Amino acid sequence: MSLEQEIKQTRPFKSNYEKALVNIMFTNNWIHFKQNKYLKPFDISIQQYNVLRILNGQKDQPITINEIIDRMLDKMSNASRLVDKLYAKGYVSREQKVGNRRACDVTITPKGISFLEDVTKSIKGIEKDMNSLSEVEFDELNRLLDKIRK
Amino acid sequence: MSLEQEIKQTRPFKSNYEKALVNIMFTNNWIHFKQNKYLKPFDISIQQYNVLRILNGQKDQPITINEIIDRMLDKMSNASRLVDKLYAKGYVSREQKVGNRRACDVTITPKGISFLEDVTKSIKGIEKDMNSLSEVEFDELNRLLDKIRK
DNA sequence: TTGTAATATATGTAAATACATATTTCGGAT
DNA sequence: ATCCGAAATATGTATTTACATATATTACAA
Repeated sequence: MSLEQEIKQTRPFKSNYEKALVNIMFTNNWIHFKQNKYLKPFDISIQQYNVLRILNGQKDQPITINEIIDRMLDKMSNASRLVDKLYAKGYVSREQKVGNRRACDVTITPKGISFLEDVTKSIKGIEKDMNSLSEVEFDELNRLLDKIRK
Repeated sequence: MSLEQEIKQTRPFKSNYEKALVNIMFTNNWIHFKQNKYLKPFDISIQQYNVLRILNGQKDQPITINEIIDRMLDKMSNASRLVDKLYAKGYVSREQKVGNRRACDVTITPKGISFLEDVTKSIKGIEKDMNSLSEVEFDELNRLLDKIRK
């Protein structure tokens, strides 16, 4: 369905620029809603899921809170409290970094890895809801989004 | 800058699909951050701003809470409390609908209209930060985003 | 060494979000 | 008329977000 129909907008957008702005936000909410739906049974928030994925990408290589923030999509979030939550669930370990008592080393635990595998398996469902673009189109979409941020 | 660099991702994405998912979310956060920056001086949240724009689009035609939800980007939000906030600031009026005492008519006030004009003038600044795509490219981006949601 | 700024993280908090649930009113069916 | 389910909005509340600020540690200059 076209964006205009989805948000019941009667008059057309002033420009493609303006529509694109709204379109990105609307599509993001659309994705967010789906992700939430798939994550809900696992009792984990999207932000926590993303942090866990970052840690998983590091394999057994520890990473500091600051490095997590660097890699996060939403830089504003409170990484240390997100790590708290994951720690409470036993999905990550956290210990003082040797040689720098300010920083701390965060690593995903085996429990975290296996949990993430389960979630990832389930969340593949989104892919089925989003298979309308060809590989070439996805590529073009990525090019445009990269370019929009200059 | 490429997405991979922005989020310091060392290994490449598994697919263009997966990158697109992350790219939409990242770009949305990027826009969100900018919008917040421009809205901050006006002491209004993005959601409130969007509701005000919906009401403005109606001109003097009143609209119910349910119709606002229909037109919102984020359907999950609490439209009635957003309207509360705008009402408290004097930007909207709200009265019981004639013929249906459940529903209520919400309209933007002259104060709301003039406030929105000020905000819109300021928020044009984002446009300057986002002028890297041509009209044709914005059009193509819109086509792809519309299509991704089937 | 001592003071000062920078770094890394943690904490406090007001507001917003995501839901669940309640309240009021309306539209039929019986 | 009255009962019942649906509709429209309001309210409750746990969690998350967006910041500001605090704490602790380090680096470095004088």
